[in-house]
Parts: sequence; C-alpha cells; structure tokens
Amino acid sequence: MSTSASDKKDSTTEEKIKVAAKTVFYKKGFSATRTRDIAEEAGLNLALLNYYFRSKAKLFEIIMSETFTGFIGSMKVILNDEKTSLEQKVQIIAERYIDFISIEPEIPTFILTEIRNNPEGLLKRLPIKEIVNESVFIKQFQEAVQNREITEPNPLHFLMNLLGLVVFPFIAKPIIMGSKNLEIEQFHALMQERKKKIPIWINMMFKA
Amino acid sequence: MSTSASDKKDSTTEEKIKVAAKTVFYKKGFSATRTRDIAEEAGLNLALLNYYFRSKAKLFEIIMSETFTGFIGSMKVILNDEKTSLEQKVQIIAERYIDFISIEPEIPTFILTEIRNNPEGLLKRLPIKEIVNESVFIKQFQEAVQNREITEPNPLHFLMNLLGLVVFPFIAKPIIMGSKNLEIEQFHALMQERKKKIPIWINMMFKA
DNA sequence: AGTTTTTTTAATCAAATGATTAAAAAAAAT
DNA sequence: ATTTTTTTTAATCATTTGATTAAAAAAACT
Repeated sequence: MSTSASDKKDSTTEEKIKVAAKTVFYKKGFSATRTRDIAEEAGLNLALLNYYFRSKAKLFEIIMSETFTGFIGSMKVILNDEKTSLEQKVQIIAERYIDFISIEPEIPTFILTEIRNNPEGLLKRLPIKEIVNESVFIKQFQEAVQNREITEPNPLHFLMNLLGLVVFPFIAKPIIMGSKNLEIEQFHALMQERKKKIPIWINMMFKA
Repeated sequence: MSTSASDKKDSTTEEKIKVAAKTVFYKKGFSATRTRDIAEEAGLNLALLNYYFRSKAKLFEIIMSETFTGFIGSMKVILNDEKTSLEQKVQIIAERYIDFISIEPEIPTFILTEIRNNPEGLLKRLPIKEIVNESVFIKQFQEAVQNREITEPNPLHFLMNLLGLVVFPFIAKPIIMGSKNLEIEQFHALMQERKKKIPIWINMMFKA
C-alpha cells in the first residue's frame, strides 16, 4: 500500500493542531491570533490545544522554533559550504529563498514582527553571530576584498543588500501588488525574474 | 515670549494621547496594544481615550492615517519633482528616508504589519498607483530606458531595489545588531554610510 | 459670586479569551 | 469480555480588555 507511516503521523490530532497553528500564527502573529481561531482552522475542540500543548505560548514557541530553524538554518548551511564560491552562494540563496518564500510567503513578515515583539528572547537562539563572524562565506568575502575583487569591505552591507533584494519584495507584497493591480501569478513571475537578476545586480554592485 | 501657540497645542490632553498612542502602536502594532498601555504611556486616565477618540479603532485610524500620509506622501512629492533628475531622486530618497526612519525606526515595520492585517482597507488610501503609473519618476525612467541609459525595463524592479536597500536594514535591525553585538550608534553609522552608497549601488546596478 | 460647560476620575460592565474540569467516548491492554 | 488508559467534548472559570457611566473637579462664562 502507498499509505506510509508518515501518513499516519500527519493526520494525528497533534499534527493537525500544529499545521493549523502555523497557518494562523503566520498570518496574524502571536498576539492577534485567538486559540479559538486555531481550533476552528484545525476543525477540533478548543480544549485539545491545551491537552496537547499546555498553552498558547508553548504552542507558539514550537512553531516559532521550527520556523527559525528552517529559515535561518538553511542559510547557515549554504553560507558554510566549502565547495561553492561566493558568486555561487549568492545564486543559491537568491534561487532557494525566492522559491521557499514563494511557497510560504508569510514567513518573512512573521519572523520580523515576532522578533520585534521579543528581540532578546528570540535572537539568542539564532546562529546569526556564527554566520556573520566565522562562516565560510565571511572568509571568502574577506579574501575577495583582499584580492581587490570586491570594493565594499563590510560584509554586513553585502548581506543586507542581498537579503534586502530577496526578502523585501515579499514583505512589501501587498503594496507591490496594489500598485499595478497585479494578480498573484504576475507577482510570482516578477519574483522568478529576480532569481536570475539578483545575482547579476549583486555582481554589478560589488565587483571591482 | 518664546512660548508659541503650538506649545499649548502640544500639551493638550488630546495631543498627549496621540503621542502616546503613536509610541505604543508603532512598537506593538494594533492588536498587541492595550488601551491601558496607551493611557499609562500618556500618564492619563483610561476613560479619556474614549472621551476624546471614541474607540481604540478610531484612535488607531488617526495615527495610521497621519503616518501613511507622512511616509508615502513625501515619497510622492519627491518622485513627482520636475526639477530633479532620476539620479537626484535616488539620492534624495536614500538621504531623506534614512534620516527619517532613523528618527522613527518603528515606522516601516508598523506600516508593513498593519497592511498585512488589513490590505484592502489600508491600501486603497495610498497614492501608490499614481506613483507607479503616472509620476514624473516613471516618465524619466522610461525615457532613460529608451535612451539606453538604463538596462532594466521594469520600473517596479527599480523601486523594489531602491526601497529594499533603504528600508530592509531597519526592518531587520534587531537581527543586524544581534549579529555583531552592535550598539545603536554603530547601527546608525552603518545607515549613514548607506546614504552615500545606495545611490552608487543603484547606479551600478542599472546603468547601461 | 454664581451658573453652566468642559474635563477628569473611579467604579463598573459586558464581551472576549486563555485555560481548566469532569464526564463521555474511543482505543488499548489484560 | 472487562478493565484500564487515552482522547475528546461541553460546560465553565478567571482574567483581560474595550467601553460606559455617574459623580467630582476644573474651567469658562455671565
């Protein structure tokens, strides 16, 4: 049979709650979501949330954690790959993140607003310092600066620009779509274009 | 006397509430702020909020409206100036917006999250369509494309990139500061650097 | 000074919301 | 088959929260 073990796991009550919680938390943020919204989204009795997860805060904590791990974690892996060049890393990040965010478009705003609400608590669990201070990416960047291949000496500007070009359009999506009455397909087409253009733009900005 | 009419106006109860509301709404967003937070921030009795503004929603509406007008409105003015070139417009936007957001750093996240919560309602009051479809900026951009001065034909990419470079670092400020244990002064220094660099980067990206 | 109007306060209300409980239903174990 | 354990449900609780009210205080007016 094609019904695998994971089918069962995916249809457990616990899993249903997590899926529903993800949907609602992503869309509205922690404080604007009501536990009743989650229960309704999952089609389950409200008391089950507390039965399985003790509290709204605990449930949120889990969703949050998994989201952060997935989003920043894969960035860390890409930036620490010894086998790819700086240029390739830029290409990979542009491509993978545009694809990823296109599927889960609420994640960037979710992450940024929740960090706003609780910067200390959430930031210390992210491996950002490691990435910015001791990653393969940083070494390659500094080499490129030394070899006069890159003019900008500060890797933070490089990262801010790359992520700004990739992420900002998704955060501003409602504004962008409103500005030209774009349909969602047209928006996605724009983002697909950017997968190729961003690496070129980054090159033009930073190449000596 | 140096005590002008505006001194009086600034110290009215109504004005105190608005200032406090701005502070709290900017920091926490609509649904996470409690009317009691605003009253406390203003040092006033809770009932005064309803006495002067009828409801939390009405008060929010006013703050929202003024914020939008200030932020997007001044963009519209800059982009519709017949006397400045395309390059100058980029310089002016980078400079003015970085200065402006440095003083009110919560505004971008505030705008973006509130639009997320209520896209239809809020977007129709913004003159974004006008800017993107019939501004002086757009004419100048299209001319530059025709004259082969600019390679990218789509002005949306141009605007997304410019605003991404200007605004994204402020939205990601907690992450950026956390990544290198920056003090706020160092963050501001970085943003000051960007006032000069962004116009250069934009040139490099788009100039033929 | 006395009267009226405006502003402020403390107390309270009603609805929303996160959480709990005790009983019922379903599943697992013996 | 019976008992035990796990899961689910409906009802309810306690707190939070936006809003209102009636009385007090302050200000403006005559």
